[in-house]
Amino acid sequence: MTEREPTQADTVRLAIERDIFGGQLAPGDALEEGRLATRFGVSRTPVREAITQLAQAGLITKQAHKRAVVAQLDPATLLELFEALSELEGAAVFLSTSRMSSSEKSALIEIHEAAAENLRSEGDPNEYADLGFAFHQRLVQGCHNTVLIDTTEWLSLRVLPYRRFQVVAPGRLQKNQADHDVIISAIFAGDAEAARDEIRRHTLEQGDALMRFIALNKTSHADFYPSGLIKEHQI
Amino acid sequence: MTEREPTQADTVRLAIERDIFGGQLAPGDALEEGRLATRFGVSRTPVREAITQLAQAGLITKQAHKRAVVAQLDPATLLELFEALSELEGAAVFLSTSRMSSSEKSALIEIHEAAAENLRSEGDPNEYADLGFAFHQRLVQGCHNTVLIDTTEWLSLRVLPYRRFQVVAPGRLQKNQADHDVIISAIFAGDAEAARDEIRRHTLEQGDALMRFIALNKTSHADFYPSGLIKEHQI
DNA sequence: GCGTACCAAAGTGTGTACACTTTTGTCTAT
DNA sequence: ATAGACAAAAGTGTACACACTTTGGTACGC
Repeated sequence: MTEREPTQADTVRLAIERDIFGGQLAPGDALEEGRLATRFGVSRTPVREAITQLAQAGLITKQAHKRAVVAQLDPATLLELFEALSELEGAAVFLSTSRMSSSEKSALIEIHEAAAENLRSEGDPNEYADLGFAFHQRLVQGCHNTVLIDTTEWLSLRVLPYRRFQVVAPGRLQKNQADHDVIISAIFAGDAEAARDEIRRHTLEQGDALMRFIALNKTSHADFYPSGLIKEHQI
Repeated sequence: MTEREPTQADTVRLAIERDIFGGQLAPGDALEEGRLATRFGVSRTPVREAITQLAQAGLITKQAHKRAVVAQLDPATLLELFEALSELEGAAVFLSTSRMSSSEKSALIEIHEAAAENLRSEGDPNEYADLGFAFHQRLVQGCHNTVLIDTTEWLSLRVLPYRRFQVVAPGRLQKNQADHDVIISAIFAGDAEAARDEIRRHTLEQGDALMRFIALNKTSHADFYPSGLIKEHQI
């Protein structure tokens, strides 16, 4: 699905995505075509297309004749997602170890050090989260298999609204950074199997941490929601 | 994307899928909305929706203002697909080894033996291909991780129109069956790592065989196409 | 003869109208 | 008072119309 000139349907889709990731649209919220149409100043047709695409991407769920709803990931599915993601990232990193160019490696280190600096200076944890995301992304992209990259990023996207949670747990950031350190070492040592195992464990652990957190704050779903939570628990 | 009552868009989508898998629509063929609409006796709107969904699924490609085209997998992408697929199946089987119920295991063996019987009696190779597909599917489903299952099946779908190629290479069927045998043994022995490695190698090899075949018949793309080929080379 | 600009035909993107389904609120009977 | 049925409202699915973009071909200039 390549598009050079953004059509209105694309614009709407991107706007909805932003709303979902940004927290304006919480999981479980209903998307009514008519409202969205008037809100974006277009007709229902492009809105419909956008919704179809988002549904296919798994970001929203849709049943015939019923309102589209922002995808709601129950803990079980979330765990499955992280399990699958850890395997995919593991596979990608396994390949990346032997396939990354030196410039790709240095770009990775650059991100890693920026993250370290952010941690040292106690900078914005949201920025740290972004750097962490970029780290994983670069790592995966190093495998040079676009199918594997796209598939992995597709799953990442689905957990993205929840992933920032990791910043809330005290000490997790340091642990995260240490994990990344080990992964980088394995890659530079050329030990593909070790790199695979490390990131697999690392990503699984991220998922576990998130699950534990959710288990502790077991109230209404709205409380799980990223933006609200970050504001509430932010450092 | 769950739908209980099939809407017209769904009907059209399924019909197009069938045409793609069946060979009536070859990779590279253009899908013109108007024609499809009249052909299925509906308006362009549901056709459009179907195309959008198929594009998102990767079965067809679409650019703004241009005609939708049945996805054309060049050899490089095909290789990437098999590489990614082998890793995914490997991950799934790794988990399946410890997670499959005994009834799931016996169902797997049943398929495996039906395939063996088909081979012994020199039955329909298309039926053998179907059994092989079912074998992989059951194997993956044993991991009980719906995300991983869906993702793997999603990729399988994309190579499905090409996968039947394996039947054309002489001796491949026996090799395939032997591979499956080894995989089953590993699973019953509880050796998850071995099972993972075996199916990974097995799926990669399938891809390689396909690539070699394509390299040998390097003519127009139409010649690559399953239905035509099977008819031409079928046993 | 070759390249370029232009024009017509084909095809896609979007707006709008309407039928059909779901949902919600009310009214009746127990 | 509660449960069930019914009707109005809301919302989705589809048809159709039209504008805009792409495409392919033709005529013109060099």
